[in-house]
Amino acid sequence: MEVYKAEKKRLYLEKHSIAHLLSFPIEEFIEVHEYKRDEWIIQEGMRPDFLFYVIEGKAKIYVTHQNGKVSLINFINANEYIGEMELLNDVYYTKGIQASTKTVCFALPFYRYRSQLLEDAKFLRELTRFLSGKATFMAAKYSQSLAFPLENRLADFILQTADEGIYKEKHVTVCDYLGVSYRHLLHVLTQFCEKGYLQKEGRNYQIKQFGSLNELAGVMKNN
Amino acid sequence: MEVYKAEKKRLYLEKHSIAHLLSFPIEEFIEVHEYKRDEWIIQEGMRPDFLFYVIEGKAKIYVTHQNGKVSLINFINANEYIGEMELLNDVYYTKGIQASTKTVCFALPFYRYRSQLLEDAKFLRELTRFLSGKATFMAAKYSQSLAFPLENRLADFILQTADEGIYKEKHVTVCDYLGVSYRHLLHVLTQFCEKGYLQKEGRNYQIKQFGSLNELAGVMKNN
DNA sequence: AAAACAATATGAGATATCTCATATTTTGAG
DNA sequence: CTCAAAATATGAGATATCTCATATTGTTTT
Repeated sequence: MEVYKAEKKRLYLEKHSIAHLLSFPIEEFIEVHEYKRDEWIIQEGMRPDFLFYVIEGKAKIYVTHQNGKVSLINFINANEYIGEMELLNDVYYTKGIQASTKTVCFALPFYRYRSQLLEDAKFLRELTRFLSGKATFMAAKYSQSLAFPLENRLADFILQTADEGIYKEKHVTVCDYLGVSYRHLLHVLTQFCEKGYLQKEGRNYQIKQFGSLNELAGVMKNN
Repeated sequence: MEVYKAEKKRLYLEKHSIAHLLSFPIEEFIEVHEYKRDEWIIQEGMRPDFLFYVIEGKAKIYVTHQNGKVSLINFINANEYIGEMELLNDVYYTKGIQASTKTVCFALPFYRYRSQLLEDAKFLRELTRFLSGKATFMAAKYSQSLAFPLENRLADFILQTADEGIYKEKHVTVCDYLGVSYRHLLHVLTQFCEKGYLQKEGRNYQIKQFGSLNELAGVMKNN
């Protein structure tokens, strides 16, 4: 983890103003942190000392169960918060947060800003929107995971993560995210290939039938 | 649905003050609604016109999937909000909310109070805590549903809902909540009886081995 | 009280998903 | 460049869970 100083810090603060997120100045005690790919931003079970706001990069929220299974609960992208649960709740089991690409965040020390933040309507309104989105998203994922087999959830995931028609996520990560075994994921991917939805190209998969995948993903959406 | 008027309304407002939830008076336009058991407080897909705050009773959040499966996403209890998602988000798929007992709530009309509420730090702080709890709870349920078989989740549910050692939830409701088929639920309940954890008594089940159930439920908890 | 409906029950076969074993390939650290 | 660790692959048998069919009982509605 690297803490940006002086000029480098000033540059980031200037370029990525967060004035619209709060109504008081935070320049004085804010820090700018950079985490490398795979580095842990927060260790599971350890309360953080900062409220983070992600400027660039992407991170993953992990929780480890007693039976050894690991769940990738969700991804965190730019313009999202990390550590907001700990800011709000004195008692909370802290999940692990791992950078999945180089990630730069603003870090506001709790000890300095906590009470001010909790009084600031502008900040709270933003946070409230963020949390409502998070709760809604988790509820959707939850009910979908129970109501649909992997086939549908994987189709959705492929469409969401594919870049220019090429799907190339790591199987291991996807297993944790969709909550299925490695074996089963491979099995369904093979089926998709056999049905002609995908075509394997080395490590990647090329989407051949958007329509079919869309249909599989579509049945999960209401509205 | 019944709207309390005059004296009856005054009584409720007096007895269940919500002054600690906001910093401005709402007596003038607030309504007090009573819903009967099984009545729909909000219809799925239809935006509500009120922010509700539950005073007494219990309700259920339902969503219907295209494949016909119904998920009982969560229960709502006294001192919780209903309609907060719609207050915050202009675009949101509204879930169905059904009273599972007689339920009384305060109803704040959006058109009257929305902007005031969104400016009020006290209200927002409370809502933020509520939402963070909701998001955390859904995340936990989600990851547990993927990481553990019904056996564990059912043990947890039985312990949480049993009253004086007697479990008597409706199977149909539990299926929707735990996301399993009726058949499978019965199957696992039968196993619990065979193993001596429970003992069937007519429609109810008496808990015989708290220890065993606790163990099954316990492996899902971190912290 | 009869009819219609919701909830409980149980059997049996199908399918989704898991575990374990083992082999090959790729990647990162020294 | 080498070795160990991580990621990919594949087979085969086990288990969790589902679907469908059908019966019984309890609860509303007429």
